[in-house]
Amino acid sequence: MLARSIQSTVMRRQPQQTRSQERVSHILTAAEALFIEVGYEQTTTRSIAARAKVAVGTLYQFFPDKEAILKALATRYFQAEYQLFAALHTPEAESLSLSDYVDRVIDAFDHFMNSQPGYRAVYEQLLSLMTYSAIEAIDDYEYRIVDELAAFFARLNPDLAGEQAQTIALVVVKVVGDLLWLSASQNPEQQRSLVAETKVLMLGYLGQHLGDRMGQGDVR
Amino acid sequence: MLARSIQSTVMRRQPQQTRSQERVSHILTAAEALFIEVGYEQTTTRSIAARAKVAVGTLYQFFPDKEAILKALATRYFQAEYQLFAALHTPEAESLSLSDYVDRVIDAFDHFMNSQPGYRAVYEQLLSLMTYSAIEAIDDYEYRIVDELAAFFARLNPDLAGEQAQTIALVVVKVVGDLLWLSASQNPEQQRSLVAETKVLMLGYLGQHLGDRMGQGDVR
Amino acid sequence: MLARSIQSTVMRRQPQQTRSQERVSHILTAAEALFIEVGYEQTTTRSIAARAKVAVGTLYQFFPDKEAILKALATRYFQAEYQLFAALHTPEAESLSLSDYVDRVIDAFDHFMNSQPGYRAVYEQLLSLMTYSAIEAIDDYEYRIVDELAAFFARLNPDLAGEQAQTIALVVVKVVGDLLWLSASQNPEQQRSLVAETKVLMLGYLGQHLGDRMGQGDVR
Amino acid sequence: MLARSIQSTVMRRQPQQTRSQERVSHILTAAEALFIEVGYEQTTTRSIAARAKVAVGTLYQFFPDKEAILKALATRYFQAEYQLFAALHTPEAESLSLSDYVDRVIDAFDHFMNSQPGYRAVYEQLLSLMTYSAIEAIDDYEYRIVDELAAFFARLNPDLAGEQAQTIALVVVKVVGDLLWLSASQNPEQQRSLVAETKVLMLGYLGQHLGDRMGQGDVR
DNA sequence: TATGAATGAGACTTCATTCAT
DNA sequence: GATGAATGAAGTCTCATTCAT
Repeated sequence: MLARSIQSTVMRRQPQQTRSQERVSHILTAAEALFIEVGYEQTTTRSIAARAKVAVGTLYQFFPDKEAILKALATRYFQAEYQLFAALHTPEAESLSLSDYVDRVIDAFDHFMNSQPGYRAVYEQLLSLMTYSAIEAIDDYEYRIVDELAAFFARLNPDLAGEQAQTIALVVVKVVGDLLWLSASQNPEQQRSLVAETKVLMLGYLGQHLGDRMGQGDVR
Repeated sequence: MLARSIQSTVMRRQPQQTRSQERVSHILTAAEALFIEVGYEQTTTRSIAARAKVAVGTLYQFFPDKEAILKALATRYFQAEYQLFAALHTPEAESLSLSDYVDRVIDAFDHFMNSQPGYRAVYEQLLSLMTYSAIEAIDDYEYRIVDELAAFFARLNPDLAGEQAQTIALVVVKVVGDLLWLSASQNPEQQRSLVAETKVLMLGYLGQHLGDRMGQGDVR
Repeated sequence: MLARSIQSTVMRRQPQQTRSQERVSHILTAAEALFIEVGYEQTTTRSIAARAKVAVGTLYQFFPDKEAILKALATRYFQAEYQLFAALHTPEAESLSLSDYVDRVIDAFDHFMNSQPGYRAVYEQLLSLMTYSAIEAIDDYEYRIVDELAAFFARLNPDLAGEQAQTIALVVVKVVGDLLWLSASQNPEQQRSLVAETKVLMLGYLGQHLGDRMGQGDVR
Repeated sequence: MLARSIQSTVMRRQPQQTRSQERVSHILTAAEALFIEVGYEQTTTRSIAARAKVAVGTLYQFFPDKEAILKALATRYFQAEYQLFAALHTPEAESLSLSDYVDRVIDAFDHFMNSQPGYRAVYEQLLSLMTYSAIEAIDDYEYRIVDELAAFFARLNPDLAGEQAQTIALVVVKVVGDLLWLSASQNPEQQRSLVAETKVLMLGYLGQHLGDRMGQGDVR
């Protein structure tokens, strides 16, 4: 508290990361690495604390229990994923050709997947720890992506009934997620093939549902 | 013969007598139920034994450790899955129309998924316990499905290079598996929609790769 | 039972070892080997039964529990040891020179120790399982050796009070036993040195207590 | 410094603080008592913890496993024994009469044996848990005693070849150890007799090897 | 009488969490 | 707020012993 008031007096701007925020960040980073390396169950709170160079007690000052760390990581991923999704689905995106749209989206998520290696480890652990509805309770980014994607599709093809757009969006999100996750564990060549096939798959599927409704922007 | 090879890999003692075979079956059933309900890690060997109405010691007479139970279940699923696959890919299947082929395969696997509720829980746990190559070591049914499906596609369209057929087969196996798994956890109506969409997805994808090479039986 | 009556009818002599006696013997031999190899606690009743080529249940028909096997082995050793002792302490032994007496006794027990490798493993386990008095209860061969040796010494030197002869005999039994046991685990050369030193030690000790009271039979 | 080397070999965590050192001491004392009372194998880690009034977890914070507790106790004994030995074999000891030397040494070790009742229980268990060379690895105090005693003898009687002095020293260490251990379990009168006989035995033995090479201080 | 599958108490050890310093 | 020693419930697995066949 004293430190704080000194800072606010002396420093011009409150640092973005206060000491505590840094600590939390260190803990999450340490946990992420360990969850990937040895799995959630095999990761001990001690080992997280040790890797984050804090005492276990400190860890428990920020997180009520081990599961909370998992949830916090999940939220971090979901947010990032949603932000990526949102950035790709601005109004302008609607004027892209289907082929360009698919290219952009899949390349972007392919990159995301490879830069967030802990995503799946965390997501899968979350699934086995709690029901799907409990996961929604944590945060609803996942749902928002499906919802907004459904709306995006419905705008392109108004014939799609609400329900149907939802299902299509769910299929797209699931399939792209799974294939990119699969590709992330392959050798570079196989990875490229899988990403290419994912595009073929999506192009065919969305072609059937959206037809030539998308803009002819810059067809390949 | 198949049963024998499972046991020699995974089990401690061959259940020679009917009584014992029943016990093993009870143990596996109990384990399956618990893995689904609370997850593999949360399931204790005591609870499996209790549910199977045997003593823990009995359980350990058949399985060297907890992981072996998981492997035995996995083998059971993989075998069943392979047998289903093989039954659907007899030479006669090649003369079906693409639409009929997709219908049959997806309906069959949809039914399989719903009748084997533990499949995914087991498979996912297996993935987090061991490397993919270690899973192959348990048995290679998974690989065989991808390989034989690739060969099936290559017979229909000889233009598909070996590598490409493999990738396509992998995509099909993965995507169908994931979507049907997803559908299994939905309400009946959503389930039907998802299964229908899965067919649309596959029809579009295989249509691109196989064209009209399949029999013209009763094209839609 | 049928087999028995046939035998008694057909065979001239009842075989020294009936089927059961052979089984007991096999079990004891198996147990002895395992106690030496891995120790008493590490030896399981199953492993004993397996090595003896009988079922565990059969083992329990002859021995009420694991400890009883240990006791039976101990009795076997103690008897053999006592018989060796007795054979060396006939009336004629009293007319040997001290040097010859010591030579004979130590060489004989040295040979015994090397031919009964399980003796100590069993004896030491016995000590840690029960009190010394409980061991006496099992059998009193050990005591008889000390007692008879004391009497032997007292006959040679009547000046030795009863108590003192007992103590001397105890010292001799203990020291010879321990040094020969130690020598048994050494390389051949060290073994010879230790046996030689044991003789020097005993010769000096008994010389002090028995003086030249022993016969001059065939001095070296 | 000595204490440190024990711990770094055997213990998990250095007890930094007085509080912790006391805890370790309590644990060792509790273990010692139980090893004597019921034997090493029969002693459970829970019972040690309970007797030491700590939680099992605390015990495992200092010792990686049950065996480590045994080793720590052994090291404690070996150190104390070596220190006693060293204190008795200063240069001045060489000028004592043989009789005085034997008196001092045996009285000192007799006292040691009675004040360290767990010594043998621990030592014997150690022997059955590991090879002799593995015990050396724990610490080499035992060997040092034999070596230094051999050197002591060789200084008094340079005629003793290196090998022979070693064997004599080994015999002395073994025999004195065994007889005093035996005496420790006898009633007071028998105990006195055994100690007296041990002196007679050693005096006779060393007289033969060292003759009158020792100082004539106050020969009996 | 022989068998060996079944039993289940109990051993060792781990680790999420607390709380005195 | 930070620390990390202490806690003890709970997990996996073993093995002496029993008893139905």
